[in-house]
Amino acid sequence: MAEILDFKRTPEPLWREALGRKLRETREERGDRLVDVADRAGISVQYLSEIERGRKEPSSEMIAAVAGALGVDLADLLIGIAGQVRNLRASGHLRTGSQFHTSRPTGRPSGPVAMVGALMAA
Amino acid sequence: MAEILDFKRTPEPLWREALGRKLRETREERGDRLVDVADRAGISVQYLSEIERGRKEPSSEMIAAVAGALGVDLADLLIGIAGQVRNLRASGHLRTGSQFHTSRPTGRPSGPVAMVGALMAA
DNA sequence: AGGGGCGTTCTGCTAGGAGCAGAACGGCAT
DNA sequence: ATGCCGTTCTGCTCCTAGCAGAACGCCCCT
Repeated sequence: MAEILDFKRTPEPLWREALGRKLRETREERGDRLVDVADRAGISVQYLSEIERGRKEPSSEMIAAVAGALGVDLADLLIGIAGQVRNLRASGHLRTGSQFHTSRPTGRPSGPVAMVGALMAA
Repeated sequence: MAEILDFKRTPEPLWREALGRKLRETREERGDRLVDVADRAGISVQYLSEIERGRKEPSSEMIAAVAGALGVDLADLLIGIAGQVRNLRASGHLRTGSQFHTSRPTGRPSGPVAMVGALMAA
């Protein structure tokens, strides 16, 4: 029965999740630590950690700051994130690492149950 | 003299601006009105308008809802946005339409003046 | 001229989350 | 044991996401 009410499902990976994954990947490729990037970007280390794990929704300015601190420009970053999206979707959307919290910040849950229109559009 | 203190400059287009531009472009290509997309996405029309103009910072769920309502998937959207970014940067970052408010929502202006680290990293 | 569709913008409002500091915890080395 | 690194918890403030309602400007009708 549960699946009838199972309209909480997020079939696609979320923006912030793919973003976080890509940021972490980029940082690790560079061999930087959280504190390195956080300092250069001028943000706190806990917050950067949360961004990388897809738990917080960073503002555009934050994204620019972190991208800058990583030495990548926004356009390239976005391409990389697009790759992440496909790849998260392909792998069932929660693999690679080990976490599984199905995402958290709903933002303001007042408005859109979303996707309902998407189905009609498809 | 002014240019010495001109460290408020955003050399790169911001994420939300490129996102908004691409969303509008996609909607117009489809011949949809704001209200059409807003209804399908389950969000208010004024808010969608603000998103498209790069004035508000939509959550990941919002982005997914709007993208869904436009019939595009996140990965493709991101590629398109990457294009917008390059294009905005190339054209001086404020052309095409006619608006010119140099962006607004600073988010929480407590932390990062940003970019300072980016320069060091470059 | 009047009206109607479309987008923008203003006011006002609530609730929730961005973003920080401080500290404590669990690996994984050494 | 000690130290580095990332994670996570608590707690806090201020901001803004996101809505409703309405008014305004435009352009196209006729």
